[in-house]
Amino acid sequence: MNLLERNFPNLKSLAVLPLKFYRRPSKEVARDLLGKFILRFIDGEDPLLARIVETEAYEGANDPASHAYRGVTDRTRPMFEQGGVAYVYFTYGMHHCLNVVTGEKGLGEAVLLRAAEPLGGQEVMYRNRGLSSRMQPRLLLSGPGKLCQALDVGLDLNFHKLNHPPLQIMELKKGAGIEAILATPRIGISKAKELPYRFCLKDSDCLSRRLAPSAT
DNA sequence: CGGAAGATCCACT
DNA sequence: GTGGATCTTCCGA
Repeated sequence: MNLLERNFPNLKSLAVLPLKFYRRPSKEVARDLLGKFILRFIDGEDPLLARIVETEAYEGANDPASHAYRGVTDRTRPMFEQGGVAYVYFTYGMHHCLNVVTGEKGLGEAVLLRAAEPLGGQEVMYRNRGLSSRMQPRLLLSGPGKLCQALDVGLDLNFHKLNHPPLQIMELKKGAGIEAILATPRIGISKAKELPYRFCLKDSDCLSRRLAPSAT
């Protein structure tokens, strides 16, 4: 029995999300990705599994906060693919961020995966993050840069279709209860700050930032 | 071709 | 809460 099976015995009850799931507006996909599962395969390691707890929607030409706002460039080309592929970018000179492209080809919409809860392969995540395994598991994936570091997501996964290895997003075969979802403003941007395009699982303690106390 | 900003994270006060 | 690390991207001149 490997780490994954020990920590998440229900793996067999997971099914790959069909690409059709992503071919909708980013705001809908961002909300619906909460509670879904990231499954990451790395050669020679146990599979990594995490549950998505925080996302942000970015639109195309109409969203000044979106990388796609200025149109197609070398960096943003993946965003303009048909929904269902990964858009990975490098930022602040040291971090990667993982997005899921949504909508139809040419729109430039995507959803940023901001935080997740580790469910399997934590040993590998601790190692990738350079953290002692005595540290809190919540430190592993609670931010878009941390998530990529822990899951070893880099530019090699740019354009990767998310319905097959080595990186795929899964759902429960038989819909289990989903926790309360909260919409709040996006983080770390200066434009269109007021739009509630960030979605969180309300009761998660693995978010990149605490929710306001008023959000009860 | 220069410069500023950036969908971040960490250490420090 | 603030500032530094670090470097790519994009815009304006």
